[in-house]
Amino acid sequence: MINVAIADDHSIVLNGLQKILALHPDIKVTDVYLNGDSLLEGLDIKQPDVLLLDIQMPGKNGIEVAGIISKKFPEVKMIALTNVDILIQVKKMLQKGCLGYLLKDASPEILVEAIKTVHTGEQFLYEPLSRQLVNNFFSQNSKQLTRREKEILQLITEEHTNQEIADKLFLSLRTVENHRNNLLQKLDVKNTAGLVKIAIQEGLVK
Amino acid sequence: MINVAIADDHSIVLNGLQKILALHPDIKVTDVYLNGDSLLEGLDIKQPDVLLLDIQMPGKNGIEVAGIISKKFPEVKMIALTNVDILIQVKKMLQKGCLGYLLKDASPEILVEAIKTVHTGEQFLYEPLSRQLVNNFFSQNSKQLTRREKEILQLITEEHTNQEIADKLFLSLRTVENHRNNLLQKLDVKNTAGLVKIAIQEGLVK
DNA sequence: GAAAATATAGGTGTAACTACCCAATTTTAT
DNA sequence: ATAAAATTGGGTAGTTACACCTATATTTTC
Repeated sequence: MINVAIADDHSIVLNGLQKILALHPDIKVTDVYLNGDSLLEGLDIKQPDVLLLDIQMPGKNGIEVAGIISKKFPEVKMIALTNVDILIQVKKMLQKGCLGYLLKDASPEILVEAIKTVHTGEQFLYEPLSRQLVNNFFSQNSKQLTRREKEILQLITEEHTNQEIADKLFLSLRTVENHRNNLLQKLDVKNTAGLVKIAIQEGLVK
Repeated sequence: MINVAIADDHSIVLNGLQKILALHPDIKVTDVYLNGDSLLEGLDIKQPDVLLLDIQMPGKNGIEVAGIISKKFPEVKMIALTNVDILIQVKKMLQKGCLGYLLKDASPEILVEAIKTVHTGEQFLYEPLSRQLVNNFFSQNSKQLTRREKEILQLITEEHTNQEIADKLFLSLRTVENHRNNLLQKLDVKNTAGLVKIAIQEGLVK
């Protein structure tokens, strides 16, 4: 019997997971939480074997919560849940100690398989994501932006010109131009449009 | 007693909605469908009072399906369901005859309220969305892009230069430049970065 | 403490974008 | 049929971005 807890701010998802898991005799949903804070409180009292953890939650989000839990309760196996497959978030969650990663469009079978897999201590990555992770691994080194580059990328996305960015950061125009060129090369895009697209999909800006 | 059908390709959501609605004695979930095609087949046999319709579905998506249903079965009250609040999609669904619009983070209470409201023939718009719609209404006229402008905006977002766009569309460079300038003015942004951001948030590109 | 990575900034040149004009033609809507 | 809107393209000019180099501090990392 695997004791499972769920944390998700969407009632619909919460109920859906409960209903699906209720059909399986060897899985028992012991607790549900609507946000990160109540989850942390609940874990102080009792810990499940497996925790399904939503990434986007009001208050403390899944990434913060996962970090806390993996330190405090390393025996709890976590599976990250999300409806968007933003690679950078997947990486962060895995880094914080999550054993599994699932998109919310997963089938009931996959869901159950994931729970059983992580319960044994093995890793479970949802197929479409694991493929992306592997692809990303090879181009990873070149995609690692520095602090300054991220800062400048953000300002570019906010429609500032190089000169404006230079003024704002107390830099020479040339310096900003160099950073911008490095960004174009690192991210393998042709112009501002490409930079903005990546900035958005990597979650650097809203 | 309100008969409700649900169409959503996410099993988790489907189960969640069923579980929530099962608690309400005056609502009965009569049918569930995992995609648009099976939904259309099912409706030929029997029609619910209210239909919860996901927008993103494989095969025929919600927008297409809504258009077909509102013509064939105008008595079925539709509520659009989505997890992203892209304004342009909200508009399209309402235009196709949906009476309600809900985000998937809605609470069980809101969900039930929406179903009961549209069942009476009234419109139900999830609060955060209705506010956006009103805000959008006033700036709508200036934001109405023409077919050509959309086409060019898309190519800009795909990192093409004006010259490349001109070649691709068999236009003069000047023409493309003019369209681009008009886009900057209409959308009230300063440069390419602004154009790309709007293109993405309006769902013009992935 | 040495090596690597990052941040800084300069030179030079070209290509691309942005800001204003104006006007003819075609399409769309009334 | 007529007016309005959209599409097309030209003129001129200034600004900004992009490409490709070199080079020196500074910070990180091992």
